[in-house]
Amino acid sequence: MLSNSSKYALKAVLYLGINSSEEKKVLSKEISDRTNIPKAYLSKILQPLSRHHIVSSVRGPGGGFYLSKENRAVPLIDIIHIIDGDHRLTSCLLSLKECNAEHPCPLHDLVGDTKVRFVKNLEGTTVEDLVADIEAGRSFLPL
Amino acid sequence: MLSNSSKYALKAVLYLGINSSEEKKVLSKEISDRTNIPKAYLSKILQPLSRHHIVSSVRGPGGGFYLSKENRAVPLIDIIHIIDGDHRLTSCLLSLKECNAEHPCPLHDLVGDTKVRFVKNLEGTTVEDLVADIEAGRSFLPL
DNA sequence: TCTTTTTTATGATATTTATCATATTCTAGG
DNA sequence: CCTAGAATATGATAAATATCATAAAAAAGA
Ligand code: FES
Ligand code: FES
Repeated sequence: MLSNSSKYALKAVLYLGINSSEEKKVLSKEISDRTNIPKAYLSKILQPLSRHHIVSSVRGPGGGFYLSKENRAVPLIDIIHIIDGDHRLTSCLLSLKECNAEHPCPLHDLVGDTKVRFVKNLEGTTVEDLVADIEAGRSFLPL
Repeated sequence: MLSNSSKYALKAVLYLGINSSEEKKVLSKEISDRTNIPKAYLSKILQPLSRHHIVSSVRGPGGGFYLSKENRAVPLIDIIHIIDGDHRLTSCLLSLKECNAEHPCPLHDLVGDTKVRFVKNLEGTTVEDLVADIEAGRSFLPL
């Protein structure tokens, strides 16, 4: 459903959501240490996120990664699209060219509605929504 | 969500559900040709299915694969468990040790209920149920 | 301007998954 | 029994993912 890389991306972004701010930047090494994401792999994931303005970064001393106001308003689906592309989530479980209700594969009805709803949720939920959940103790970021 | 191997397994079993019977056995080559599953890969997938009595087989001239009455009553989840093991489907999206509502990860509520329902559906649906759907034109097996 | 700190970029290795190829065993029929 | 047709078992290769390592670029401070 989600690639390992997407999981890491989401974890890293959420970690930044909780622990960073414009004033308090965070080193990739800290993210790596705290989330158990391999350091170099994490770097490779943060790059496209940075390029696409999902996270903010400055280099040099005192630099690091952080989430700006705008970053926090990004819908989760954007993160997944950047890392996994936009086909993985919506593709047919049995690899029909297209997943739609007019020409459904045998599994479509077993999952269809639920998959669509998940995608909708990813579109309608932002990073700050999840950060709020975590900070309110409604959910827990795996560390 | 489902591995490629599971997709192939389901496709192959459904193909047999439609095209085989105790009297009309089907060669693995035919399955491979019709479903575009690579021949040797398919063989490797059919073996554990045969061992676990998901499909029936006889070797030698006139032999092949087919689905018995009992095979048709197998719930879909069994096929997936044999191929993917029983963790892949139920594991946490963000790789918490366990996915449960008491200690949910930030994504849990975006998908949780729906994932549980999908698994329930896989447990409650048998091969013959899906075959009936296909034969009634309610769904389509990718060929 | 030099050094240090950090991200960014690129390439190499390892692991997993998918695919291919070949040898072995079983079974029916002559 | 002998042969041929089939599944079964095992091992080898290829491709995709995940991981590691290193070099380059930018920014800050002395
Ligand atoms: S058509 Fe296969 S999951 Fe929708
Ligand atoms: S706890 Fe992560 S999906 Fe349920």
